[in-house]
Amino acid sequence: MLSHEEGAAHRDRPTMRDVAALAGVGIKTVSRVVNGVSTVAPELVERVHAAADKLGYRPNLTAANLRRTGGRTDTIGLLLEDVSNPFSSAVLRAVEDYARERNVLVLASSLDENPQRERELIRALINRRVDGLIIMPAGDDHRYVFTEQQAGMSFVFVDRQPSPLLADAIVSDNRGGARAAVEHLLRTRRRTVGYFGDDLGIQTAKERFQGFTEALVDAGLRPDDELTRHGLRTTEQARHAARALLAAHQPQAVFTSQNLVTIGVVEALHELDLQHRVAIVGFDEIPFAAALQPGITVMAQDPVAVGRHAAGRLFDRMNGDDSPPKVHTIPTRLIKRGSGELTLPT
Amino acid sequence: MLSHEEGAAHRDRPTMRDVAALAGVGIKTVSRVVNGVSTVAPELVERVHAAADKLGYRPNLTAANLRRTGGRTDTIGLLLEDVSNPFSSAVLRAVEDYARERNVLVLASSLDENPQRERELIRALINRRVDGLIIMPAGDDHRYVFTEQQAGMSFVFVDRQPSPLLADAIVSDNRGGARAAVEHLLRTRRRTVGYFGDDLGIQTAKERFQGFTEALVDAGLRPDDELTRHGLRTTEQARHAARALLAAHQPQAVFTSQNLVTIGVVEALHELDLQHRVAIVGFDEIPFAAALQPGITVMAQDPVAVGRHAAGRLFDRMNGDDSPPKVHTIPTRLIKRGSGELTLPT
DNA sequence: CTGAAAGCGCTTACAG
DNA sequence: CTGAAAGCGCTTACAG
Repeated sequence: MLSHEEGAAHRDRPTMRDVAALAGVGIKTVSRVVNGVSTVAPELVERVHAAADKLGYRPNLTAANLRRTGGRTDTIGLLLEDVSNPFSSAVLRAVEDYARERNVLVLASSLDENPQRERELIRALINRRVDGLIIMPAGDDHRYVFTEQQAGMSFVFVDRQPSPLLADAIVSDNRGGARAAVEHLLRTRRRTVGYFGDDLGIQTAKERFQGFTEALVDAGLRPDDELTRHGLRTTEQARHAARALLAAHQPQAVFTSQNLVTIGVVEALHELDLQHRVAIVGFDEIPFAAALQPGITVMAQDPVAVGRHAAGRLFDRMNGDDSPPKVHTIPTRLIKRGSGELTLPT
Repeated sequence: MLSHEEGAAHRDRPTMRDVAALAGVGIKTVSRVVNGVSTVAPELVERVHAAADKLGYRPNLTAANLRRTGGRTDTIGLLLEDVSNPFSSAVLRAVEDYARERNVLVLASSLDENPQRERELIRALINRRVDGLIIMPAGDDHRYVFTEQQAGMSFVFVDRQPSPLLADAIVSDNRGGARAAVEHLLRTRRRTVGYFGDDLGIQTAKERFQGFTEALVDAGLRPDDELTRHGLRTTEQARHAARALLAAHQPQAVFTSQNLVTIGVVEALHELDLQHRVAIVGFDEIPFAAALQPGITVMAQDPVAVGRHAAGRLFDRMNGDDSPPKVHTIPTRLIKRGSGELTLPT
């Protein structure tokens, strides 16, 4: 057995050469057996398998790919907002399932809305020669995509699109969904609608606020700055903002632009015992929405569809599809559970 | 520029040779610059950087590691029950954060309690030469660990331990936590306690049921088969089981052994309007527990601590620590929110 | 300070 | 059907 350094990560791991020596064949015959090439004499196949088992041989995929034509690593990169966020982790799971059927593994990382981290991680993934990248982007500058595409890297964006459109993007219908959610709220003849949302610098937050505004304008209303809070990033921030706003001005209804914000605002409504008076529809599904009283009406996204479509596009691109980049919009779905259908006290 | 096959994943990507040629230096000088070795003339450093930028050069980390002493890939594998489950994804996030500080990326996959998938994925990860593996195991047969450890692979188990103990394990205090949870329930002088839990074949479910039983026995009670349901894997299964059981026999209190089960049982309690009569404590934290009425008392695990400790042990092992494997138990914490402290109607 | 040669573990291209 | 030589993109070990 070839001897490496002491304490090395893979010290003394047997190589094809070791297997070949023990089986009494050439290294190329071991290679054929390992790769399942059929033109090897059955007796040699047997001997190679015996030797490999005895030594605990494991083929080194990274070495194989170095010379192999096309040079795939059978690994893709997936950059998410936060792998522990329900939306992100559902996307991850869908991508993983699609990739696994094709014997591809997923390197997943969290960006936390940090553009610098986006660049560092993309570089780290490219240096490891992943076969493709799916990105829920934190930054706005995606010029690097162009250079890397030239070098053969495939990209697909999820949740937000790069601008200008340099790569495929799979996004939720943020504007249309938000608009439909607010239209739904207005159907109960409520006229004052509060808004709690994430940082407007985030593309999805901006689109959802646009949809919110459009629905109000269509109804002859307009957003009231006193009933509007942007920049909410956590449940706690949302809860505090909602407590303050609800105590000062009491809107008849509330629209929230993402899951963590919805949770915080709902908590505040319960703390102030307003949950049966102030209607609410949240964008994005939240856990436990049905167990609350009233149940929380949401405009649900479909993260599994987002992930599956993204993986599908990425694998198409990896397999040579070079049609112009397109944006694929995944519809959202209103789930009525009570909080958005409260009847106005007369 | 070296020319590869058409349609290759990394077609025409420039190599060190290309950079060296353009900069008019030897390949080794490029290597020195790329790796930040300081003994290079400033002028050459400049020329190499200029050439690399112009060509869009990206060092190939997998090729570098092939020859590099120790041969690390700066990648670890993490096998979880399901990356989209809140507990698993919190562990993933903690591992990711620990790894990132050390410039290591994480290959994450879901096992879905499938032992065959565990073996396949471990093989796939070893073939990619990850530097170490963190495993939330699905199977019970971990003999492969021994062979692979001999070959230099580092292992750490999370959530469940291998048996016999071949590798470090970071686990929650399942038995003690469950026991304390039930003791807490019994403090309100309730005497009949139902149990809803996962498949008893799962180590953690078994330990939690043990803790449940111990608490009852200590109080001079014993588990009642009619009030006990095992094998619940999803929220829906738990909800249906709870509806049926609560309609037939009405226990004064209920203990649930994991988060999805807790959610289903709580939903059933609300549907039957029993949430203020039947006390409940769930093992593992659930989202929104505070917004419900009553709030849901839980025995919370600490997935972030589990992940952080696991990553810490793994990196110690990867750095040569060869002390005997140990089990590290992470304490659980009772969070009182109302459902576990209901006073008995007199 | 710099670079030519050998090698990492495998596959390709080729000859027998 | 089988294997020796060359090469993948880098680093190591060495000589200048």
